[in-house]
Amino acid sequence: MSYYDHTMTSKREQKELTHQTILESAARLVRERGIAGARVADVMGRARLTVGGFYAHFGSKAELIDEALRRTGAKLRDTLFARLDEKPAADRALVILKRYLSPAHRDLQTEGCPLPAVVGEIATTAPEHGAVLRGEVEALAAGIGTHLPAGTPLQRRQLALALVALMYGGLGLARALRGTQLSDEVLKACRALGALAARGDGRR
Amino acid sequence: MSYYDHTMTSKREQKELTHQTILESAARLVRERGIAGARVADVMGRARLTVGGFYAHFGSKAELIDEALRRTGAKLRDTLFARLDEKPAADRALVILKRYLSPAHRDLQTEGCPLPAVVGEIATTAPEHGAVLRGEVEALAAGIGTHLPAGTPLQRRQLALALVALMYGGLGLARALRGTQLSDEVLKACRALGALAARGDGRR
DNA sequence: TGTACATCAGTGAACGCGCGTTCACTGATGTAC
DNA sequence: TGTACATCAGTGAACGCGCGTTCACTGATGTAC
Repeated sequence: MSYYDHTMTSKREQKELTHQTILESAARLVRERGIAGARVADVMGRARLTVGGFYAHFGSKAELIDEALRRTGAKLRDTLFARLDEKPAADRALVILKRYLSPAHRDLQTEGCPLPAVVGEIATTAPEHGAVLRGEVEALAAGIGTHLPAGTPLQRRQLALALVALMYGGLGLARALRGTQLSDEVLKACRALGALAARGDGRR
Repeated sequence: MSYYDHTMTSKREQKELTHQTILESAARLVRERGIAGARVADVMGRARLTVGGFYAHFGSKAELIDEALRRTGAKLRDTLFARLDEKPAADRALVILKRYLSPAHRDLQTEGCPLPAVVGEIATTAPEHGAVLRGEVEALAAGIGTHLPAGTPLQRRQLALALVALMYGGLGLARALRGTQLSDEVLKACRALGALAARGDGRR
């Protein structure tokens, strides 16, 4: 034990660092190409490592994907809910909508929401990730619920869940339609619908 | 030519029949398992044929998928917009929402909307299907737009596009979360949000 | 401090398997006379 | 109508390739004395 204290980066510190690098690499690749598209060899390659070493860090690809999804979800929520206290309470939900349903979020795929790249696959090829998805949806909805203004036309949790679906659906379509005018239209339309429901004081 | 008139099913009639059978099989499998999950051998197997014969009917798997998606989209619209003239004009959009965002539609996956199974993959693995997706989204939005009541809070096309995203998003999440209570909640929440926006006469 | 051994993160090649696609073949249907 | 040949939808096996996973190895780091 005492040995580790005065080495700069010990062997196990180095391993933990590598572990994080692989995770980060996977998190990017999953968002860019989906679960099936994030090949283990590519993930390792982007982390400047070779395939063989992978199984010293993760038990299986599925394990990696789970960890990567959780990490990505947490990061997304950080970004989405950042600095909301600077905004008036009535606007906060709209700010979240605008951040999520923005062309920038659509285009910067390596950094954004993993749901569009992943939800379809979970339903079919990888049902074992279902629990992670449930957790992420709940966490996202809970976060949004917190920032919903009072006097909204739907109940808090219900509206939050519907907004998650609208956001996910809008971003997913917009990404699949990238490069077309329709893509921008979809984003804008979803923002408008979301705003309609997320504005405080019942009718405005 | 004259020969074909008095044979019950001529060779080429038979081939056309088989072609349709394969398409139908693919249409089901794609909705159930997505594009990658709809293996050529499985598609043929479900049509009671062997793999080898496939390429006498389609130039490639991508071609099959395109055709299957278009067919499925048209069928969905038929179902979604059926017998709407029996309903009062103000209710028609709500009926569409209810049909699409129903537990039955979520569960009967071989017969329903192909978007949830397919959109994520189009963005990543198979960008060549983008044009088909655009066509299907436009057709669906146009159909919904037709049935929107007057005096809706958003412009017709804009609301229709947002509803498509909400429907797709809600159904996609609900399918991925199948078997959980959250799945039903998402469907219900989306119906509520949709109803809020699709109700006629501005505010009610 | 120096030396001899142990550990283990990362390498690179191989293994199996599944998939899309190709291809030589066959037997029923169609054509020609 | 009957017979001999041609066509071609469908078969079944093979081909290549890409992927997740395994494994013998290596060399730098850590440990013991």
